[in-house]
Amino acid sequence: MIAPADQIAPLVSGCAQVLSEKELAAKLALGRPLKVKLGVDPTSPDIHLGHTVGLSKLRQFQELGHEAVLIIGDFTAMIGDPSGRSATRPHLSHEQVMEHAKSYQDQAFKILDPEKTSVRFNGEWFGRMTFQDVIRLNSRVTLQQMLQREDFRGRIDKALPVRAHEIQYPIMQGWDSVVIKADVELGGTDQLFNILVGRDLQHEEGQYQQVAMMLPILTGLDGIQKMSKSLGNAVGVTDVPGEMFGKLMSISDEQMGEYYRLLLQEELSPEIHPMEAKKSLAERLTARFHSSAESRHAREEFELRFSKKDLDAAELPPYSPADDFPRDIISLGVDAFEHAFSVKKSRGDIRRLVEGGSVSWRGEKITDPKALLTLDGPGVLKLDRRNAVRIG
RNA sequence: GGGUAGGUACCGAAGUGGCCAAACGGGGCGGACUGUAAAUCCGCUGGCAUCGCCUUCAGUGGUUCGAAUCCACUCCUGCCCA
Repeated sequence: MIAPADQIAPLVSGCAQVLSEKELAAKLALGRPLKVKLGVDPTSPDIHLGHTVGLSKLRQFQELGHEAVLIIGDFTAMIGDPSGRSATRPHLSHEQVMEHAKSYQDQAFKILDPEKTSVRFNGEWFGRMTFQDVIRLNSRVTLQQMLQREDFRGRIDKALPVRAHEIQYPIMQGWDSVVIKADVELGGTDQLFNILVGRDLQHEEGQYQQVAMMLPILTGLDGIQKMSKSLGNAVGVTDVPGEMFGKLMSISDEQMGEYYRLLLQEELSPEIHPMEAKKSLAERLTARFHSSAESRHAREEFELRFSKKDLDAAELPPYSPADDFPRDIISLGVDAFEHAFSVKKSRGDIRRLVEGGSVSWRGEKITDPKALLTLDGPGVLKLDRRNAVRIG
């Protein structure tokens, strides 16, 4: 094990804020493995690159010999973390949550060492609490404390509802820390409040307070909002190589530095051409969740399709309409989207694509929505910017 | 419980009896330009078809030749008071 004093720098690096470094040093100096907590809410079945920031930090603790405790918030997920939300989250059934939790766990182990991770479901303790217990727990915090949170404040200022159950969330997350006697809690900067509530509750319970380590929040593909599946701006760790590579290529140059720092833990060199830097980023990250062969292949395909625009040589999903299927471009487009990409498009959508000039057959633009294709032999039907199919 | 302001398309927000599938902005999509980047410009943005038809303005009923717009009731939310 590396000497405690030498662990501080690497552990703190990449963190947005640590409360406090001094306490962390003191805890490390105890010379025993620390219990490091990271909570995840299985509100969706898939984890994305944003989640991997915290998981990677947890992994780093593991490698230094500490104990990783992954809390699956099966109970809290039913409430939904109000953090950073401007609206109440929808409720989930426990069944859905448990399904999500399973795949969540599998995906988290792409990063964590399963041998050194203890996974705890918070339904284990919350499910057993009586209403009396809940009241007692609630009496330990004040409403004013809960309302200090800026997202609650913001909603109050904007005259939007804040439901009573939502203020339970920080209390519950904090209680998790008490139950497992956490030494350190990791979380995004938006978790600051929740993690601090954990410290308060631990103090109330006569425990040592956990150190709060806040990691920066990864921005999603839109470059504006935090990465989140429900916002549709996420790169999932289960995305297929081509998709993952392509998504990463679409980030803006401004974001690249952030991705390098948070995901690769290194600084982006200003010497490298932005596009080369982006390809390298995409290739390395894709390789992390797939094989390096698959990643290289994804890059080659990308270059073929989008740089050289050589659709004929690219790997495209096959599509072949039934013999008696109508040959008009609208019908074919709708059908191709449905069969090749499992995307449901209306006839109006396809009409707009055609009229917008994005559809082409064998390299020839089709702009007449009434056009008929003869389909005599193979060819590539391009549908929109990123989707094309091979016919025949 | 009382008072009051509201609920319009993905979001914000106009519209307050016919000219409303519903202004405008944002977002999204497509095109040009590119590095599937950014910026910029242009177009599209309920569904189905040839004029046209169909489903939408919280819900349910009603008034009317005709309703997002008027009336009744219901549901939901904010604010003020208790």
